[in-house]
Amino acid sequence: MDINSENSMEQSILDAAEKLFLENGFKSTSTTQIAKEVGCNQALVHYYFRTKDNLFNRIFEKKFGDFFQVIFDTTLLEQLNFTQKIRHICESHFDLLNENPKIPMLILNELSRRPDHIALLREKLHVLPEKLFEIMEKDMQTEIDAGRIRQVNFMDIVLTMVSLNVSLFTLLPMAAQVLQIDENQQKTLLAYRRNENVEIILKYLQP
Amino acid sequence: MDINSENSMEQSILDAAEKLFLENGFKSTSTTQIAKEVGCNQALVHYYFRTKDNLFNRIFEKKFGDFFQVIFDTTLLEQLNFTQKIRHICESHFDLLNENPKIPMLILNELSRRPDHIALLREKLHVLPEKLFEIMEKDMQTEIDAGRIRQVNFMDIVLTMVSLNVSLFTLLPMAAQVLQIDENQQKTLLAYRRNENVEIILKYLQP
DNA sequence: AACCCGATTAATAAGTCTATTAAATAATAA
DNA sequence: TTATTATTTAATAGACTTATTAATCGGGTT
Repeated sequence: MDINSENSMEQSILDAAEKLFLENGFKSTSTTQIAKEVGCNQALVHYYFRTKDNLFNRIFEKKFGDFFQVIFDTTLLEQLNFTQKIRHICESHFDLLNENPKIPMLILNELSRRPDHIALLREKLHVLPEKLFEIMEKDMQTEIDAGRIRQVNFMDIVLTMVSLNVSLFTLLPMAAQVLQIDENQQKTLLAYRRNENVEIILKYLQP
Repeated sequence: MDINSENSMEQSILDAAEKLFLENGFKSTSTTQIAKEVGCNQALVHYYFRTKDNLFNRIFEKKFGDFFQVIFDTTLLEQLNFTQKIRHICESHFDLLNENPKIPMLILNELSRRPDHIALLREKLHVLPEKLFEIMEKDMQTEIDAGRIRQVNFMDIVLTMVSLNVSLFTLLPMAAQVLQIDENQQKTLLAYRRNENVEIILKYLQP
């Protein structure tokens, strides 16, 4: 049944660890908990990954890499006009977060508390976004010259977009609990804001 | 020298604990660390506050209360016109965060990981913002009727404002490290974004 | 069968953490 | 002064953590 049954336990541990790390963070997750979640002996976690740090880094780097890979993917971008490009980038970013709603908090926490991970991020961010920035900055200059948008840096758009999108998945769950908003209302609100965030950025760009 | 020297040790512990909790969060801060920071015996932390939870809650509730008190203060608001009101609310919010840049992460973390604190937040948020919402929603209706702004909920503005401002203090330190932006550049960028965030909201409101 | 070897477990060392207790010290009152 | 009370410390119990070690299990090979 399993193509690689040798890997199944290793993968189970990775899955359980990912779940728990995302839920409770690095410090609050113990290898004992992970083992219990998997249903195996605690020593097995160390047998496969030696240390808790190794296990965490393995997951973190994977998630992290996939995450930025998707964000900075430009393959579908070329054929769109400027407004469509903005919409596509912003909505792709939203959708990615929607599929990984707990990633931002993990990244924010572990990156602020464990500066050694910064190197990893710097590495990713030095190579990946170059293409995207190149395309967008060229495009924006054309729009600016034609008087169709204001004089703004693409970096400002990125910051605005990330702020608006990420906050939806960090602040909203909290707000929902406080204001007693149920699951369905939350989904409706998210769908509404997915579009609204694009509008905010487009309005912001108007001359 | 001290008016209440009896309190000075208690206060020292509170100060050290606040610093460490803000820096490292609840779980990653030990009473032993707090004592070391103060320069006293570890048992003393428990003598004054009995449990680490008590100590944390004391700090959390205080910080928390002050925080929302300031945000929802409406005393200076009455005499301003609509645009000025928006600007005042947004810039006050920014300034408050600027003085307490680590509060958002603490609140986000502890609130998402310890749902018992939600009750506290709900309590605060049920009483405090009523006045503000009352003023603003009335004002906005006037503006909408006069065709000066679009049909938007004040809640949308609040969400946008909080997203933009909070993210500056959560995402930017990370981004600064990655992009090797120094202190001065960061300050410049913050000052720039303080105003830009207001502009984003005002543009968003344009019909 | 005996053997091998990777996977798994039980046991445990060594360390940290919270919280308590009893003893020591400082401050105050009689 | 002495008695009383408050503050501070040293010591430690008990729970939990990470990581290691040696023993066991089970399937495949010879």
